[in-house]
Amino acid sequence: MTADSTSSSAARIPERPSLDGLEDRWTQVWREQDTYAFDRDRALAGERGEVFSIDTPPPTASGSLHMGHVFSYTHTDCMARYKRMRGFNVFYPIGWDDNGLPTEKRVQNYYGVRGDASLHHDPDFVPPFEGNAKSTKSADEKPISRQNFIELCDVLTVRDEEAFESLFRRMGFSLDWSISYRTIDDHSRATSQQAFLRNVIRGEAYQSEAPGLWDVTFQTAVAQAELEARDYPGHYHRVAFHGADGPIFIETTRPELIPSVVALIAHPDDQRYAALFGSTVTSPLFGVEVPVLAHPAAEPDKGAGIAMCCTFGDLTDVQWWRDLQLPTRSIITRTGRMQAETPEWLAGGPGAGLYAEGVSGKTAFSAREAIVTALRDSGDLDGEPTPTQRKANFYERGEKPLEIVTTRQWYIRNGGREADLNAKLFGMGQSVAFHPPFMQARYANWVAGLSGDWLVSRQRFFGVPIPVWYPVDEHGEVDHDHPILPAESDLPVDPAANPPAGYEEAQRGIPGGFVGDPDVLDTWATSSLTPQIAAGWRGEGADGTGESPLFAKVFPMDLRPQAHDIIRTWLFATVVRSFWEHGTAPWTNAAISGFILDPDRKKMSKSKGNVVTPEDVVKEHSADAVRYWAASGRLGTDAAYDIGQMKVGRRLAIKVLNASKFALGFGDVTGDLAAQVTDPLDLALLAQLRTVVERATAGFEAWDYTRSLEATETFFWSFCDDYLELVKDRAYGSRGEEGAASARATLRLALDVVLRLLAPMLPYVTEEVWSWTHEDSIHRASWPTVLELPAGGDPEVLTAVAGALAAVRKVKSEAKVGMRAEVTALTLTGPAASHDLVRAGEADLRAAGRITGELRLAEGPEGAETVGSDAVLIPVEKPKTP
RNA sequence: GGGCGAUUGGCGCAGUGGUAGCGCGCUUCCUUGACACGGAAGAGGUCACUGGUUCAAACCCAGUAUCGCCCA
Repeated sequence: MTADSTSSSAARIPERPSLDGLEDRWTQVWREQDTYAFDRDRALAGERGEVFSIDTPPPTASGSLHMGHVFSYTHTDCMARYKRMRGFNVFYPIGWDDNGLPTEKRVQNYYGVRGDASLHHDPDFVPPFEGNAKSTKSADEKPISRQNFIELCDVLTVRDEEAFESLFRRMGFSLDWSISYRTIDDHSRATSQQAFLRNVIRGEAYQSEAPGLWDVTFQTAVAQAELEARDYPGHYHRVAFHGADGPIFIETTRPELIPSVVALIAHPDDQRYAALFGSTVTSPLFGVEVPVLAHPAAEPDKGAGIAMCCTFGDLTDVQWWRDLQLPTRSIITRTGRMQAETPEWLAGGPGAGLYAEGVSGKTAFSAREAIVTALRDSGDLDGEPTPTQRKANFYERGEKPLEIVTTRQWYIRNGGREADLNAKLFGMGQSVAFHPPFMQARYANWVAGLSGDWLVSRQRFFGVPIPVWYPVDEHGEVDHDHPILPAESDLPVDPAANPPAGYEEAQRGIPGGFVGDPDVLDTWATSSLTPQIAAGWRGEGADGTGESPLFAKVFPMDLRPQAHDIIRTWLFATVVRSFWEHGTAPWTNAAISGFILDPDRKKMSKSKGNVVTPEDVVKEHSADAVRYWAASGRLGTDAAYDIGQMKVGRRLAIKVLNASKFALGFGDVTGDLAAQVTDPLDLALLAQLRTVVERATAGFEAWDYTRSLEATETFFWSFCDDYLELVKDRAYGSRGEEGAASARATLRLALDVVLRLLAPMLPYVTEEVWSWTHEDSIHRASWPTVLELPAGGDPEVLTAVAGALAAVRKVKSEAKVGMRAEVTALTLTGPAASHDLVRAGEADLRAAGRITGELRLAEGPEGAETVGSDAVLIPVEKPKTP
């Protein structure tokens, strides 16, 4: 027990305890004493079950700090602290997700530059701006080489990470800062490349030349998981195709794609078009002959019910093209403009001239104008275009609708095209315990709705290079079918900068030589490996090869904490990689936090201007207070940003200081504390506390820290308002040494337990108070158990006496006299069963209620609360104001 | 259109079959030897709606409405 570690304390209790300065002081102590360090040696020597490992989300350091970070990281930290106190060796790393487009955009805006792969490295380069670039237009950005660009990314991300670290430390997150990584550092790049290479070698990753989603602004391919459907205004154009028996009208929002039409398609059950299936029609203006076909994806009640299939206008076109084996007639290029040369299927036709003059090289918008004008002139446009809102696919960070372009890309199989694999990955998700459980449906729905494999190539700069070269044959043609792979011991590699083994750099791009894959991996392709990166799957030696012995002690991890919006991306991708590499789910638990909404229940976002800065919030309310607010939000539930709740937390923290000062302020209490507790009221308090310990523990075990906090908090307030008031007089020694000793020992015991119950949520104030009587950190103390507290007390004694005290207070309140008013006579009417209980604590009741005269107990109905009557009160005279 | 979740006093929330709870706010009162960044008392709700099951429904079932998120 703690009695032995309790030392002389009176001198250490401050005269006026305060929250001010606690964060600076304890943050420093925790850092100096490595309070939250993972014990690597113990882990290596012990069993896997002694470790609790957490797959901490690596924040995007280039993104802004927001209350969502504070919210969800607090949830995780509460669990981490609980597990640590339960004796687990907590593996709680921190990483930074600093590769990828968010960083590129921030660097562009901050320095006023733009990456240009065609430029060479400038060793003396100085960026034109330092966070003060006035324009974010690409025309005003200075083009710089890929390498210069990456250097700027490195500089700025490190700076951004410092801001995050400062906040995270101040929030008291018990991360082990010595286990850290950046998703762009050598170890992460090597791990990412190694996992990818193994995917390639085992056939889990492959290249394919296929139609895929393409963002024309960022000039990069985009994966299904990064899509966002948005309303996009357009016009329906009713256009005639020419059949043997007259015109067939279709309605389209994209008439500029008529040159790339390959079929007309209607639903197989649609009687209007049944007779046409199998026949052909010719396209307006261009006179291309295309078949009329049936496919269930056609929507009979949309537009004319028959659609033109172009290669490619949207994902349905891709589906038709694939299912019906249609030809490819693509005209949209990667820049979003129409291809310059007149396509061969139009050459010599009636529309060749129109294409050359009105379409070639034009944007989709200009081409549409030209074609609509031509349709109007030829009489193929029926009526005028009618406005409509349609759903268009956007890259989640993009501003223009995605186009579909055929390119060569790398994919990782994820069950989007194979039923067997899909079922296995579904099962992987089932093997993870989601908190709350209904979040599992998000995973299941996503896996069930996959429509293709995971596209991992990105045509960007700041990312992990795809570690692959290709031979160039004697004719100068790139041989994509025989990629050249590096050895794992050579990772990380940059194929754009270094030649593969056996080649000279001079052979780059020449016949008989090689080319490097120009692309980088999707940022999720690296962040999907956070368990492997943090735990040293690739090893930690000089060449990094050979699994770290630690890996088996922390993987699969115990916990993946994250928000629900990225179940489809981060969570699922991590499951895919773990499945391929290890054949298992990467964790046993996934704790899903909700979002932070502003007080009007709107999602906080920059564009709405309702974002608050966490640093300011923490400064104003204190870390414990902000943590209290966060810990009041349950897993999976969106929470309102609520200053009121922080104020409640702050009050609780202050109350802990003041009540502790009082409870510990009766001089030294030594010896076997439990043996000194003899008073029935004291035993009753500790009996109640036993129940609280059980409930608080059960809360954490059920991943419901909120319930745990609530149980402890409720107890603590009644401890202050009722128990402390009742025993005050006795603890001062007014009724003998034994009674005083019993009260003092009880105060110590109760406080010692309550502080530990609160420690996961309020680390600062509990550590502060703990330090008044202990040498070690409370955060390394053991979680309390009922065995620490004496058994045998009747909790009803305190309930009954506190009820009687409330009745006394009510009498005084209704008489509008102060609580110090003396009671010279009183009748308390309550259940007969409570009378003995009240008598057991009568002396304390009389002291707290200042009852000096006769106290009668009368019988009231069973279950009714105790009420006072016939009171004779002597108010305290108010001091005269001078 | 499909899936998931929510709907309880002014606000934020708890409550998975047995007499409606907590916190904030509000009203009134009290500066009592830890705390006025405090304390005491009080007012305030037919638990979104409609049916059903049950001796008994905030809770279980069916449907409706509104809101939010995810996916088409």
